[in-house]
Amino acid sequence: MRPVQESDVFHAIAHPARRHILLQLKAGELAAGALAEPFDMSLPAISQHLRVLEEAELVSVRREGRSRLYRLEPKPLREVVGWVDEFAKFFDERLDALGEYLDEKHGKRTRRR
Amino acid sequence: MRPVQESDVFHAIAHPARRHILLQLKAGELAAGALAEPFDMSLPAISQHLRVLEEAELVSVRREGRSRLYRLEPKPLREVVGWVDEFAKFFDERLDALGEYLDEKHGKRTRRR
DNA sequence: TTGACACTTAAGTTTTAACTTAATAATCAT
DNA sequence: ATGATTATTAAGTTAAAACTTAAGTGTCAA
Repeated sequence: MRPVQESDVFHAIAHPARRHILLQLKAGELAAGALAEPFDMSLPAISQHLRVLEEAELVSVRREGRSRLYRLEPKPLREVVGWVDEFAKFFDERLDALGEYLDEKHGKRTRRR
Repeated sequence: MRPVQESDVFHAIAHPARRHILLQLKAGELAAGALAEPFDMSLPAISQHLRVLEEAELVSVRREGRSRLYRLEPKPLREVVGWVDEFAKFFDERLDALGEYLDEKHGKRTRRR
């Protein structure tokens, strides 16, 4: 099918590092360096992840001295919410039966009374 | 960071074809062939996408004659819901101001009164 | 104006993903 | 048994993603 485009929100949140960055930004604006700290990854790598997030418009940046402060832009996440919401009724309807089915399938045998 | 593993739900829903397959399965069980039809893609390609969805436990399969019927398994989508819900409060708090900011940024100038 | 700081951009490598065609497997109908 | 149907698995190609190190760009402080 069509190639996954860079600006795709679903693609942007597919990577755990990028998801973690977004979580960090819940606390407020943060500099690139601060965002990079929890990761065992080079600064350029983080910079590139930030670029992906920026292109997906999940973050915005502003300069502050020599730092760049990143800010969370939650709007595009609505697309994700909208998509998963399509499945909302299935969470209610089938989930209990489903739970048992999956347990069975994976050999976590259900205690019989 | 750690490589994106195959079983990751976020990775599974990152591809538009896979998202579309899941939507198709909302209607009920469907054979691989039926699922493949809307796509301009070879059958093996779809089969591989189905494998990714299966590994993420977003679908289950059963044989029915020579068909394989795929069924939606919504459970793992809870992880996605859980994650985006972390940002719920930002949708309420900042979204109006944000909307204007983004419009400005992209030159969709706001009508001034 | 020089040097340290906080980054980004460039360039190149390695890994993973996404396809293709060809071959194989299971089921069914004759 | 043979052949058609429905699909998967194998094998190989191409493209995209995720990193690395090295070089470059502003900003600040002395």
